[in-house]
Order: sequence, then structure tokens, then C-alpha cells
Amino acid sequence: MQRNTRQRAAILETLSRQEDFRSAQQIHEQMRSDGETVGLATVYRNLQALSRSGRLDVLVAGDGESLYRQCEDTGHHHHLVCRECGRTVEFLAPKLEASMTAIAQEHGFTEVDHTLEVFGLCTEHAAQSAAEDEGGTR
Amino acid sequence: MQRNTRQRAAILETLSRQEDFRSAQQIHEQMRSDGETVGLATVYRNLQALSRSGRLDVLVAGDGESLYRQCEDTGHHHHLVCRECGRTVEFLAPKLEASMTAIAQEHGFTEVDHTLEVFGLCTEHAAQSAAEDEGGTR
DNA sequence: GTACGTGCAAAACATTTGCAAAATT
DNA sequence: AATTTTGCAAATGTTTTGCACGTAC
Repeated sequence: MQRNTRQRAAILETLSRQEDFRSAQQIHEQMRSDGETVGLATVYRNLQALSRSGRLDVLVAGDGESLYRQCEDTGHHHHLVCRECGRTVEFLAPKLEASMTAIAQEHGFTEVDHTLEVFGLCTEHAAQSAAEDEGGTR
Repeated sequence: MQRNTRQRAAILETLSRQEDFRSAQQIHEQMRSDGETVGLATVYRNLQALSRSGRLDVLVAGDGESLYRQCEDTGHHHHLVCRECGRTVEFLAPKLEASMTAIAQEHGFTEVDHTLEVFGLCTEHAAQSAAEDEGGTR
């Protein structure tokens, strides 16, 4: 099981050229405009399979849409994502992991797992967005 | 704006009798079986309004479904949720907040916000589930 | 040659929305 | 009486699925 199809290769290739988290539809669209012929269902099926096997990171956006990204760190890590441009920074937080394990233990919980995603504005979009919020420059 | 309708009151009442996180559909179903007559759209609209005003906590499940719950702590806090029964423990983690702010700052991110949810097995479901995973007792 | 993967269109979901009728203030 | 809320059904948007066909092995 798990064959090397042209589509699977193309999806992986597209992902490797991708910086930020992208939805299945965005990835599909990207591929189409790159001249690839792939069905949307195939993109969905492969993204799912790839994330299941840990080769892809999944992030559930606030509206429930799933976003995918090929991360550099293959182990457990978290993301700092820019709300404006999707720019992503991976980070580790061992202390954080430890305190979460401790809290879980205090309450008798086992087999603990967690999701942590941090959203903010990267350097490039911080000032700009603040200005917009005020309705323009002073 | 914001009138006191029978439906809104019923929704709040139903939520107050609720221990765990529930989806809009589950809440609607619950109300129907309690004899309330409410439209599903009304439940959605009210849950949304209530969470917007901070009277309700929202949790986006892994599959993108939104789950609601009336929490005791009205401020910022996190959840430790049992994967089996949905049992929820609220907790604060100031150290964690601090280190996340620090990490964001290191990377120049501002207006930082984060989502953190911890999933595990509560005391009641820990052993049982472990046995199931092995396909029975040794 | 056979089993797995693909493509398409239809189905399945959760959620949102338009609009007329009903209820609140 | 004015205006918000409701209820229903239809619309929306994402993801899944059934099934015939194509393809990797």
C-alpha cells in the first residue's frame, strides 16, 4: 500500500515550495495554475494521508477549515502564525510542555495531548495594522 | 438591543445544566427532547452572540465543529478535556502565558493571542481505555 | 493481472442567510 | 407601533464518498 503516483508526488512538491499554512482548496488551486491536473478529492485524500503519517502539520483555523504545511521540525512543536500574512515560525517550549504535564497529572489525567497555536502580527504587519485600526495615520 | 426572548432564556438555562462542551446541534437536540420548541438557527445565532459577549466559551474540535460551554472562570483560562467523556477541568497557567509572550516577542510578533486545549483521559477512563487499546486484558 | 489510486459528481455535514411571521419593548 | 428575533427552507462552503476507470506494481 501507498503507491507513488504522479499526483502524490506533485502534491508533495507543491507543499515543499510552500512557506505558509494553506487550505486543501488553495493547494489544489495552486497546482491547477501550475499546470498540474489533479482532482480536488485527490488533494484532500493525500493531504489527509500525509498528515496522518506525520509528514505534514495540520492546523484547524478559527472557522474550522484545515490548513496544511510541511514543517521543518518533524517532532512535536508549535506555531507562531501571523494573522495577516500567515508567516509561520516554529518553536519548541519544553517548560511549557512540562507545566502542562504537571497540570494534567494534578487532575489525574493521563495520555495527555495538547494543541497550542499562537496567533499575532509579525514585524512587517504590526505597525500597519495598528494604523488601520485607528482609521488611518494620525 | 438584545431582548429577553423565551428561546434565549431556555438556551442559557440548558447550558447552565450542562457539564461538558457541547455542539450547537447537541444543545438543540437536548432542548427539543426537554420539550422546548426552538429552531436550530436560533440556537446557532444565540450561541454565537453569547460567546461573542464572553458569556460562553468556544472550543473548536479537531473536526472543525464548534463546542460551547458555560465556564466558571469568566477570564482567560484553558481546558483539560477528557477524550472519552468530555469531562472538563478549567485551569490557569500564568507561567505558560508569560513564556508564550516571551517567545512571541523574541520573534517580533505583537498583538499575540493563543489557543491552548489539553486533551487526555480522566481518572475514570484511563485504565479502561488502555485495556481496550490492547484488545483486552493480558 | 490485480489491487490501489484517481476523478467526477453527488452526498453529507455544519453553519449561515433571506424573508415573512411572531414576539418584545 | 417599531424593531428585534424567530423559524423555516434554501444557500453556502468544506470535506467525504460511491463508483467506474486508470495506473503502479
